[in-house]
Amino acid sequence: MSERPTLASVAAYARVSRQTVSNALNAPHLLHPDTLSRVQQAIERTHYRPLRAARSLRTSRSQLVGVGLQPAGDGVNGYVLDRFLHGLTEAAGGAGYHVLLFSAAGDSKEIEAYDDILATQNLDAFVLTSTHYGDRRTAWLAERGLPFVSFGRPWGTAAPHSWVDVDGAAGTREVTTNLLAAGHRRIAFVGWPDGSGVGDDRRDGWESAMTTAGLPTAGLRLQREDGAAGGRSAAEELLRAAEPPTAVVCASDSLALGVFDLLERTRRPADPVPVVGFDDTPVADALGLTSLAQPLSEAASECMRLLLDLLEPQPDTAAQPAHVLLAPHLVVRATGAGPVTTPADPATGKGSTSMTKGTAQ
Amino acid sequence: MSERPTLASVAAYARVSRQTVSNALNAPHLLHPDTLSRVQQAIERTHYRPLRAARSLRTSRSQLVGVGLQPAGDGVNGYVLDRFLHGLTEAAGGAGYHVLLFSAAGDSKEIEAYDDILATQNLDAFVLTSTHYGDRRTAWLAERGLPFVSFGRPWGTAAPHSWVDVDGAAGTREVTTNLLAAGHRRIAFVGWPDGSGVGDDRRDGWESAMTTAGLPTAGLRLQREDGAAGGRSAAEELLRAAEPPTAVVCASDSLALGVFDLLERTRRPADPVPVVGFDDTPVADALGLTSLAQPLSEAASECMRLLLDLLEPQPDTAAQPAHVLLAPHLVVRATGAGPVTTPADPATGKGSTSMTKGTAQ
DNA sequence: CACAAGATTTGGATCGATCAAATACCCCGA
DNA sequence: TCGGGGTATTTGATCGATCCAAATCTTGTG
Repeated sequence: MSERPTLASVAAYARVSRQTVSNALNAPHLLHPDTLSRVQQAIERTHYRPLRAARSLRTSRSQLVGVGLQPAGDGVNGYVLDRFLHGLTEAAGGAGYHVLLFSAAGDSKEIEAYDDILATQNLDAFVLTSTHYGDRRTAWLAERGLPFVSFGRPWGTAAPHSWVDVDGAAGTREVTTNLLAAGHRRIAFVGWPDGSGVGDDRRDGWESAMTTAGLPTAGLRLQREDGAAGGRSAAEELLRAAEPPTAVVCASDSLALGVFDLLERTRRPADPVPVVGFDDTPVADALGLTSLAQPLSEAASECMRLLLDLLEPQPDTAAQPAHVLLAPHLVVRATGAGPVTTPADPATGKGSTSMTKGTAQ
Repeated sequence: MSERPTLASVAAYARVSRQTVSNALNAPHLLHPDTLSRVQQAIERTHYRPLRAARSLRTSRSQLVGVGLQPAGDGVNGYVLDRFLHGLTEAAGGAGYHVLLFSAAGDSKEIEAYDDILATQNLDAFVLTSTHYGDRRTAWLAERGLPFVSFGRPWGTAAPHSWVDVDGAAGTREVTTNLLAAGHRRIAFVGWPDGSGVGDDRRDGWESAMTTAGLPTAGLRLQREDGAAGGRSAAEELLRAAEPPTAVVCASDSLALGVFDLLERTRRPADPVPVVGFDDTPVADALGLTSLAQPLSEAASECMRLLLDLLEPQPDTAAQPAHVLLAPHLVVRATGAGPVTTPADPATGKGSTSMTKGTAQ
């Protein structure tokens, strides 16, 4: 029935020129108040919305943010990224942007994908995930002056770009400190093999809490590939020790699950060993594992905020690359760590600032 | 340094008109072979790629497919949809399309989002997920003649649109049949409350296998809200029966986890009760639960295929709405169902056509 | 009352592609 | 030689917005 309204049709309706309508939307301060309200009314009545494609053609901006997806994301890490993606979609929507997906397996493929997509689309910016040592994407984007923000620190390189990340070390330090306060002394850490950035970071938090408390870490730190199998194998090794640990902090929920599972099958149920995971995945929820949750929607909105700083610099805001480091929060469940379960001494660990109970998010 | 090549610049380079270059890309059969190859060479040399925004402005097609995301997707169901999304992104990329995300909580919000996005973007089509009884989205889209495909059947309404779905009943029927062949007689089903389409479908498969085998289902069918807690409570109830079941089929991995967990804590480990979940989530993998996996990347490519039938109808293909129903496949793990674990009689259940071992996908 | 400075508004060109119609070219039969 | 019927290629208009420069209207001032 009714044709899509255009700038011209609205202009005719309001008895002004196209440019005036355009200004009503993009530079209202240029219009006389009376004209402005008349045009706004016309826009309202006709339900006019500018067509992105046309605007994009002229301005070479698209209000689109590109995000590369790993095609076969591994289950657990995939969970975190997918939740982040949901948050990002929402945050972008709030700012008038949309998320454009493309798939890319591995750095070089992702760079090819950037190249490909930039050749045909006017993407305004990119959001990177899963940064790692030797990441080539950031340099590539930076060289070309393309705006981007990464969810994940630039491990290794001191790249001067904006990023948002979650402070894994702070999380493990906090939970370890809680356990210490609850009387635990032999607290193990089951993490990934060295060199993974994220994993090293999470391990550091545990280590610093232990050494700060003047406790030894020798023999308490195990490294396994991610997965329940790794966790079980680590737990076996821990049990073989002369004095097994009384609590275990893990770099992931999968490891935590494995550790928990094996301990539970082996130990007498009388003296539960708190096991703490990371990422608060559905696995943790289902099994009632305590876990450190990343504030993913917050991370996503921070990413979007930093992007907007780059894309639409405000006069008062410095358009410098900025960094945001968010603290994870502890989700305490049945197999609790911290104030809930105590090994012997019921000294209540003082509640941490960012602690929630029950199902996260 | 170098400006982006345009149709005009390539045309100048190849000493032909713009239109000829355009034809080389969109209607090569119109060109003289010599001209064609000359133009193609020019395109190659200049790395020319047509700008989507410009093309879109003229043709009002964008090569974009819209997908609405539930902002706070619940963990497990979220897993399935996210994997589907990854697959869709990849499938779309293969066909020269991209996925555009927008967030929408609930049907009416999603419809608003359609309206909003269509007012400003030239989306070519939508892909819907999580269809359910009383879904208002399909009718809305159909009324407006917008091309779309849903991942999920139109429950309740016999809407004449294209869809792709996974045959849950076939999956539970198959696994139940396997268990029967392995000698089980009392096979329970733990599902969701009636009325959820997907859940009813999964239950039907179990039920039909049981009644086909002439076995009673009374007292063997339990309904619980999704989640491990529901599973545990169901398992408790099952154990209270005079003759507890020897195997349990569940509507989801969360339920299966709960059932498995409680059974394992309660029963003597000598006579394991096979527990089967659905969706093959990381939970199942981590715990070694047998589960029915949805072929999500296949579902995604089928969606894309149906979309392409709608968007770029081939002369030989009828552009009728089409339906695709894919069979899930059984991923057998330690707590196996079917041929692996037998209750007493080692009658080997004949291998199902679509059975894989170990970690899926 | 004329005139410059500033505030508003306008018309035309433009972004980069495709559409539609016009033109150039070619072979063949009347 | 002229015209018909293809085939091959080019020209000009157009999609719907913004950019730019110029036109018009206000207002204050000498």
